[in-house]
Amino acid sequence: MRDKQHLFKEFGIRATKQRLLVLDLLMEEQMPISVEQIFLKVKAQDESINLSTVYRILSTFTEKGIALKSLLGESSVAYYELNRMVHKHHLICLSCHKIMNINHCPLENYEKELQRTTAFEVVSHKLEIYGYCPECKSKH
Amino acid sequence: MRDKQHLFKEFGIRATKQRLLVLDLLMEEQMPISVEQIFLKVKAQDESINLSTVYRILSTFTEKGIALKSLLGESSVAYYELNRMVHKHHLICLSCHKIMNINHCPLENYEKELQRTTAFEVVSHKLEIYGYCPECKSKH
DNA sequence: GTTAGTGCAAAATCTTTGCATATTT
DNA sequence: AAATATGCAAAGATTTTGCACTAAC
Repeated sequence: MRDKQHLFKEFGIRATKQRLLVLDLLMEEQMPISVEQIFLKVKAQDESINLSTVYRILSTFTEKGIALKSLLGESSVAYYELNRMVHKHHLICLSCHKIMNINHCPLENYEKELQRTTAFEVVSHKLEIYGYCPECKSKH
Repeated sequence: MRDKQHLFKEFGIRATKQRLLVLDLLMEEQMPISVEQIFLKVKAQDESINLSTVYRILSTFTEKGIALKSLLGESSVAYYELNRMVHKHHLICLSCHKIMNINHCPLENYEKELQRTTAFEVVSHKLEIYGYCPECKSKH
């Protein structure tokens, strides 16, 4: 508990019960999770928490670099995950919408090449791979 | 004009004035464009067109594979572009939000490898690269 | 003439904001 | 005590839908 308090202090934000709940949840989750899901899971721990608080917390976390925001698939709802400072990507199943991690990033060398050939200064990239997970594949 | 009529017929949808306007616009545009921008540009040609019609047309085009939908950056508004059947990606400038095309895709071999190592059947991927374009880079 | 598509208005969904109250420092 | 964060309710923004009317086939 002490270390989380400290983490918040480092980022210059107050250690509230609600922020601790959201942080704990993100630490448990291994995958990006939607705001709705975050809200429901946190609400199970603290009935009184409000959706707008969750939005504000996630937006603060994203600004501070504690969390990462992304938009997966065509769904237009925001997903968040803890910023583990490890560069990774996801495999997303088009059938069951399961998300799997890929730890290796195939783009490191490519970005350097791109930088040379286009004079564009590459800062980051977003890569998601879509397909069918082993279980769904066998159902087809 | 004849060929566009024919295109719509092939897809089993009617060749309406509104669809022709949206298709023409997407053919002119070299980059993904937001629904709002599409609506305004089309409205300049036909004052009476309605935003919901544009949404419906874009959604039909996407279902039929005539257009591609994507969400760029963190912005949560949908962008559309003509499906030119050429696999490509975009460079997006974090400063001026300009979008540039990359024609080469660095992931073809990687996808095959991934398929072997994860048993996930890869269908497609989404890759966008963020950074600073040459003009903005020199301003910093 | 029938079917599909459009315009309009209203609803639905997701996200943000103003303000009084409560909590943290 | 002062500053910050929360809850609630209301508003914003984006997208979708029901329905009567219109255009395409």
